[in-house]
Amino acid sequence: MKRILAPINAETKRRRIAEFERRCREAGIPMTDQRRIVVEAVLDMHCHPTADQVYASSQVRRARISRATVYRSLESLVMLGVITKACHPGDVVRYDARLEPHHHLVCLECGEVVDIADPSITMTRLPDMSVFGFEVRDCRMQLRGVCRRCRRKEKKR
Amino acid sequence: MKRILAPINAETKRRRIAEFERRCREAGIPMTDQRRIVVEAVLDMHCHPTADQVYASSQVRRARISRATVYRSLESLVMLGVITKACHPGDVVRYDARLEPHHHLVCLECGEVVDIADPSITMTRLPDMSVFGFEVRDCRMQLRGVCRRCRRKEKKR
DNA sequence: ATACGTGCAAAGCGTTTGCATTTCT
DNA sequence: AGAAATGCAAACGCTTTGCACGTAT
Repeated sequence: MKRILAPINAETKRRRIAEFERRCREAGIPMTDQRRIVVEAVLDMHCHPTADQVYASSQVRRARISRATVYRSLESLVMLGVITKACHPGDVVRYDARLEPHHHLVCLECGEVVDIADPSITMTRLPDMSVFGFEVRDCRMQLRGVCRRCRRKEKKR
Repeated sequence: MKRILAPINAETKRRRIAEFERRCREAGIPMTDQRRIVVEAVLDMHCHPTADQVYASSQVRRARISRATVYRSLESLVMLGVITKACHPGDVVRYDARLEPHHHLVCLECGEVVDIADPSITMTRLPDMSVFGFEVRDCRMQLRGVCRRCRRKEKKR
């Protein structure tokens, strides 16, 4: 059952925010309005937003936060392990709020990345890379190719 | 048999350069000294060089080429399908000269990416994603975690 | 009270681009 | 000869940083 992953639902969102608050307390990092704005925004946006997209989304909500703080907050979220940096082919940093195992369809033309679930390519156990002194924390399949929209464009030419 | 992939050997390099020249001819793109400099440099550098690293390497060889041309040549190599853009977590574009199937160990601390071969996680057939209108061209496993060097640093703290 | 976070604007850095000149086919 | 690539320098866009001020613990 391949499927494109739906946005993070309300319940998961609540749980993730609680998790974030817990980690802040553990790390002795103060909970500020701004950090809350950023976590909420990231969890609401599906598919690997850039820092600027997170900022734009916070502006739509009329939240009081500056662009610099968005960048700083995102970095602290990564440090706390609440989100990760997504591996993209482009030159802009993108973030991934989805921590559960999933895979990526990467379009080599437009750079778009889509989250998918496909048990047939999901590993039940993380491969052991200790031979290389490497500790594996997660494992994603990157399926690179051309998306529907870009294939249409190619045909027109 | 997991193993870290060795640099591209002399024979493969010759073959890849010939391939590049053929594709240039087909596409009606002139073969210039500069483009030759860039292909050679990329094939000699293992592990996902940035445009600037390619430029630096060309300077070491005392080749006559400007930084802008390195950027432009790399893009044309990607367009011709001679190399691909690597999917990295960072904010700098990195290129991948290795076209044969392989996988990546990505360090979430330092961003380093290592090419590995591991038949146990190599798929003999590309998964079918046509349900999504997506045409898969290649498929890589991304094993994300912490490398030996960064684990040492963490322990010290 | 103090350490840390924030906002603003400026700096930094990788990358792209306009234009005159050179080089390839 | 004509089209395309190159080099240079300036422009551009994303990200980081220094500093004065505000806020959480």
